[in-house]
Amino acid sequence: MQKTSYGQQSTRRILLVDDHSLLRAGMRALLDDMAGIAVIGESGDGLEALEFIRRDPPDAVLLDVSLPGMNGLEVARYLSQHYPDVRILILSMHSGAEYVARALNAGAQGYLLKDSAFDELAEALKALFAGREYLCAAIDRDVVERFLATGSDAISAAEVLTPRQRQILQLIAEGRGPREIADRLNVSVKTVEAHRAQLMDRLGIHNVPGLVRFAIRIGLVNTES
Amino acid sequence: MQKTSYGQQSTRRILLVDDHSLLRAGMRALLDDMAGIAVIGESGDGLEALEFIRRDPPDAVLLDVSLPGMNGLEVARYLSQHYPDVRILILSMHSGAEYVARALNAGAQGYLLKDSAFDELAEALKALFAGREYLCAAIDRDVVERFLATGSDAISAAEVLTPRQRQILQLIAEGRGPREIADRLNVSVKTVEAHRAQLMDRLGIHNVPGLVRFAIRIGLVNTES
DNA sequence: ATGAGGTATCGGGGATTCCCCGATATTAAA
DNA sequence: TTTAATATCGGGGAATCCCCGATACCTCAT
Repeated sequence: MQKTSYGQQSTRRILLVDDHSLLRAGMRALLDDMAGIAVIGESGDGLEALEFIRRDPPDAVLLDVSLPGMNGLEVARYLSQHYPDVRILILSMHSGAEYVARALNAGAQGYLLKDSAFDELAEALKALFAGREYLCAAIDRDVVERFLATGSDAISAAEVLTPRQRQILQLIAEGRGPREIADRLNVSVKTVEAHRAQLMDRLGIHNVPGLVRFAIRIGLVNTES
Repeated sequence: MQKTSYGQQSTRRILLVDDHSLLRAGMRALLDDMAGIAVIGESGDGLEALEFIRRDPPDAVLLDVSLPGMNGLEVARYLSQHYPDVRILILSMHSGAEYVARALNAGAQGYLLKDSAFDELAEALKALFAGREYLCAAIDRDVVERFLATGSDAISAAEVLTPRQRQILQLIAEGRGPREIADRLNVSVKTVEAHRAQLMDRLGIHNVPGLVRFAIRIGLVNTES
């Protein structure tokens, strides 16, 4: 750290990056009412945001994940590489551990959900400017830790699962019940249930429909099948 | 329900419905700065929104499409049926003609994209209160007209279901159990099970994962949700 | 080599859900 | 007015979900 003086400071300069102009306007209205915060610009596009930062580096960037051209995670990766002093607060709709882990891996210091409480936004900014990380309260840190530990990076959200667990997951998503799965794999129903419980823990998903949606997302099954 | 009298009026009372609390806060901040507009409430849930409206009908509802429990289009359908004086402004991320057509069919008078310009929000509200329709500038009216004329067919797979059945299906696909669904709809668990059984018969799908895949296919829920 | 940790295999047991049966009230259609 | 469809419930048994704990194996590091 060099001049990273995160002590008390006049005003923190923030850049808004989100592809929804209305949402940007809303966030700007919120932040403008916050003491010690100044929104110095906004962008609806990742590349444009990078240009802006090159011209005039802000203290923090409020970054949406889904952006046209260059998505938020790529932007974060670039920033943490070339502008390590710029704090990165990710704004996402997804609470899944794999998303959070990916964001942190990309260099974000904070992760907020779009349906976080307003107070959390202020909280997150305060934490970031104090040099701390901030994860939205609705997120299970332990599960995220496990994702980070295994170094899951790309699409490999499913990489954290063992082959056996993936197999069970697929069978569940295909609509097979525990009885049928047990017979097919020549194991006890109890074993199948144990696998299901373990992979649920690991993914942070605790109901069958959630598993099905996850399995579809990672391409383990499709909606026809 | 009183007269429509969309002439000159003191303040227009608006209800915000969106499942992202931060976005609601932002929109509220924006609308609060608008002359003649008062946000009288917000909700992150379709059913909750309906309750609110029953207690205290607003002049307009700013409605997100994707909502947990009961999605925005169903809410719009209900409102246009039972509260025709309540103006409906849809807020969506999708600019596709089929989405717009569906919204208009459901009874919306306005359709805004989340990346619309801020001015369009004011414009849309003004139009609605003047009794006119408003479509976001980025939308091709002609294409939408064509969809409306031909009576789009892609959705017809779900048309075989009753509104109640679609609602139950959505809740199931979101991962809510019978107990939770029953509580939310103020009916018996047995009723929920009956609906599930009936819609399963009708679709020829006899397991929950299959229902989830179907719900995703017809766009009732998505893999993130 | 010994112990720690992850994986795969089971069981008990209670709460919940699933899935069959039937019943009633209301409404829409024939 | 009969018929059909819809929405609402209940009984009851089978299957499941979900918590607990246990054992065996394998790897890896101390």
